[in-house]
Amino acid sequence: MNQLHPISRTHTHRPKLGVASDSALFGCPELHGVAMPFDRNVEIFGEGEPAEYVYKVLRGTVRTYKILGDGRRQIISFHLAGDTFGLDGEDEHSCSAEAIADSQILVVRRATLLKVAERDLEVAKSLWALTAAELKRSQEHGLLLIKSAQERLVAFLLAMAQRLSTKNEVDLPMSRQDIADYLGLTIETVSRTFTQLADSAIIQFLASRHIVLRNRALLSEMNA
Amino acid sequence: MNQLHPISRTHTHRPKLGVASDSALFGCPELHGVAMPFDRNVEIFGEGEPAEYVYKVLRGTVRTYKILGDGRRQIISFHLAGDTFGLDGEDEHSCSAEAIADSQILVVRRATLLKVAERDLEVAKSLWALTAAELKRSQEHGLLLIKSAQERLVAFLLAMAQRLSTKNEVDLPMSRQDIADYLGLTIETVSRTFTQLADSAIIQFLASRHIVLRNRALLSEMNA
DNA sequence: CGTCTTCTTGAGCCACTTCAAGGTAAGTGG
DNA sequence: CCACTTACCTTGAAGTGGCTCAAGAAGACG
Repeated sequence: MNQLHPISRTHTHRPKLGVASDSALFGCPELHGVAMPFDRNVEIFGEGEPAEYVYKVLRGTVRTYKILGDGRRQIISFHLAGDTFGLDGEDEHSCSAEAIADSQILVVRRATLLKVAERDLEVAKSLWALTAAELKRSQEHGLLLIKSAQERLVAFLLAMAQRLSTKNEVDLPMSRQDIADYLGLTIETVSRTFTQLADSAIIQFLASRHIVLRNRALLSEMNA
Repeated sequence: MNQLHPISRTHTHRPKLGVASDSALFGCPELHGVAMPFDRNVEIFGEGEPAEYVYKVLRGTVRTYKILGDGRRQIISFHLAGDTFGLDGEDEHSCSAEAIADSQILVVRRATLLKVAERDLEVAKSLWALTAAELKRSQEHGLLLIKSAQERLVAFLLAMAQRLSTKNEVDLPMSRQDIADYLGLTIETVSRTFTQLADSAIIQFLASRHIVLRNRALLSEMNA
């Protein structure tokens, strides 16, 4: 945990529209973060805790979420390799974060970051840009939640395919329950809708989490 | 439109949690914005347009929204007197904005703001803080959309009451259709749910948009 | 091989939508 | 001031998409 970790860019698959560049942040040698391992289902931070660090996924996947009074869970977003997270909330986190799979996370002290940002304009811009990108993502997530189950799942599949694959093949890192909690559906509806798409030969299952997009044009059309 | 306009704070009713202070932005004499009138239902900016200005509501109300391919409209947020908007998207707007009622809007060139932010740390911080506040709001809006119709409407009522009234009385500036598009419901469901709440003596109608919160404790409880 | 987790499938139900009609309020011109 | 128009809101009846409850299948792992 005290070991310095060079920033690997080999695993970063950002969408073309993912404007926010964080190179000024984590690329700055002065901001030597520390790479930490987090096992599957281990909490990285909790809602309401002081926001002491900013994080970047080096390997693995992270979910950020909120829990409602009656126990329902809403997943805010999935963070893949290359993604930055932890910029929610000014001084305390507005959501919780957990590793979905065994992950390697780069950790940087927020206070250090802010100090550097006061001198370095590029760092300040990056911090703002990352927050703005997250806002855009959040608004698009909101749009998802007014669509039908099928539309939600199609949009989800296309987004995931764009983020973590160049081919028409996706290897989802998250469970059906995670997908359900992200899309505001039940696990049963997610499963059934997947089956429907497979029956229509629009997608094909190599394994329950390993999916081939057989008709991407049609999928995109369904995503209108 | 060329007339300088002093910033009125008398009409600003921000919630206690509305952290982002914009005094550094619009309070700065150097950033003399221009007050412009916008009539009801007039567009202020459209999705995809270059984000040339940043706006602040002096009087009236504004809705920001997105339109889906099939015509469905999702309202992203309502901006009341004192609220800032237009910070969506880096260089082009990710949503459209319209005045809900006849409004007075303070308009500041984004480029000017960015230039000042390069020298003035407080302005830079304010810009970031406003974006962060909008992110938080957007995430909470996402939470709304997984709840039941009654829960959504209750949450909406409480939020509006907190934002634009000190008493247990709210005068909603928006139509039922606006509320429906904000909450992801149909106008009929919104109307029926309002009627149910009134029948349960939890709220009372003085006029269709003028509502008394008769049992705020119960409302808060329903909002868990 | 057995156990635990994850995923799928079925049957019935319910909250919300859809479609349709009527009521209410505000504005406009005569 | 009143008839007419238009926008907004409410209510009813029927339909349905997704949820709930329940059971079993398919993987993952020791």
